[in-house]
Amino acid sequence: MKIMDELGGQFEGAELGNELAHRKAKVEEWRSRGIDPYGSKFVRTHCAAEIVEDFSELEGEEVSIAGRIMALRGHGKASFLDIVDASGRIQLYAKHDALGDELYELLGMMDIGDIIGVTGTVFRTRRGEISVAISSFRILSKALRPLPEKWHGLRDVDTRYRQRYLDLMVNPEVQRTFVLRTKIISAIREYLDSRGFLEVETPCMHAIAGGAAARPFITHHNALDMELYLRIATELHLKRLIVGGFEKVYELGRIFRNEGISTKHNPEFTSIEVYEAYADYYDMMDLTEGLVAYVAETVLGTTEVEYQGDKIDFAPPWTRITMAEAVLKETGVDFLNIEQTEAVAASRKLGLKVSDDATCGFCMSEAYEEFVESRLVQPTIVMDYPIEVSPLAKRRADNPNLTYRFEVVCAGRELANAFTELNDPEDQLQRFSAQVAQREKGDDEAHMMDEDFVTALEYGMPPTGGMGLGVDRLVMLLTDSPSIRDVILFPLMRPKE
RNA sequence: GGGCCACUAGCUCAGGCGGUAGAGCACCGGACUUUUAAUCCGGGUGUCGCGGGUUCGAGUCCCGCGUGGCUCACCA
Repeated sequence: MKIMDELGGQFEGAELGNELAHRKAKVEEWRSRGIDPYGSKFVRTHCAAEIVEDFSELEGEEVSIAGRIMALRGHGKASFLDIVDASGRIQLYAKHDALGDELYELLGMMDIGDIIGVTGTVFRTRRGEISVAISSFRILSKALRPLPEKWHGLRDVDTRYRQRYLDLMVNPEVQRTFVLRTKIISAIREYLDSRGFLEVETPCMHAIAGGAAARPFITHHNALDMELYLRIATELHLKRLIVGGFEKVYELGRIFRNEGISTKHNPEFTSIEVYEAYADYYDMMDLTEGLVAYVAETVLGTTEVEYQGDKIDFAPPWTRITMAEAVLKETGVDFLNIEQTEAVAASRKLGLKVSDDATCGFCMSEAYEEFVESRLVQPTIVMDYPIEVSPLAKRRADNPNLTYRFEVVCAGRELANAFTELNDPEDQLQRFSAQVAQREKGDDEAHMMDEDFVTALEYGMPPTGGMGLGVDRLVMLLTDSPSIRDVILFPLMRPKE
């Protein structure tokens, strides 16, 4: 532009033909005119969306707005600018007559990406677009780097995750997803708070990582000179609180698992765990159905969503089926009513790799994961998990090999996990011992012994129902996001180079 | 960790059998006082992910590495 022509000889960078250098030269030009291109506070009277929504009242009125320039259309002695704030986009109309020589010339130094504050009058253009005819403006921040392309946006997945600010800037649906995420989390709190649940915070750093079958991250505390684990679940601390007398608690927070990364797994993720004294897993079924349906209704206005082409309806009641029934249906094998050797043979016939001493319950669980889970699209409550894979759940009174445990499966994946909590300290000690034995056999995801937790149970924990739900996965379902990385603002990435 | 695929301009992408690197947007210069993917005239701005090799010559073929994606394995 004209300005740059005048600057041509003054700034080495301008001769490089490099956009970054050009823009840096403009920073110097602003400063040489006594203007800080990284301006100070700007008082806004309106946001972009308000001007559009309240146009009938605002037409002809003076407003002050601010935002990032996303498009520039110069027409000689007049220019159009599109600016974007958190509420949306609005067009600015800048006329030489209205701004005068000096301001209009300064406007010519603005680039796409710069942040600007303007004052002007609301009007509608000939073509019908609600706009602001500006009478003055201030540069609030200079963008040194060019924005990704306006039409195709930013597609490169690597860049989108690494430089999420760019993704948010140019891909509007990404902002929408993360706003929804926040609303979902608020709705979860609303639902539980309004039912008398107390939100608590338990430690992220554990001396013993328990409450789930997962490999933990290990860290070190210098002053105490001790190894610590980042928590893999909030379960054992929350149940200690039930022992302590809180009757309804929940914790919504970050969990860390040192495991593989996939479209459904991020090393750190958000879970909600809820515990209710004097309740059982049937209460947790009702609670989970109610919670998820409430959240969907609150943030989307409906319990029906489309997820990756599948129509899913979260309206209760959800299908309830025992794992044994579900497995029988899919595989024709009744794992509850056969001998251990038959179970192993049947599993192998199905193509599962199980060891000779695998129990009926373990075989059933394997068959479930292989043949049932991925096929369940509608939210489904799968009940009565085998005891071998449920070290913290209460044993069924009518079948000591099964527990009062269920998982909610939806879109082929686990969404929630719940049970009537095991509150018999002796049984708990035996379960931990069995886990430790597994661990010694090389299963580094088996539980560690948590003696203090057993001690807590020895003081007496009321019968309790507990439930844990993967918040990221719920957000994925409600925002139709194919990857967990699409619902985590800054997913873990390997550093570049 | 295995398999497959991708990596070329700021962004989105094209580059047949190895022969001086291309488009659109963005950007730079010029024109234009209600445009809106503004338009018109002029300009290509590049470590072809990185490092080797083959070749007279490599974006292209071969080997290794890096990052990412999909998938399998793993993963209540």
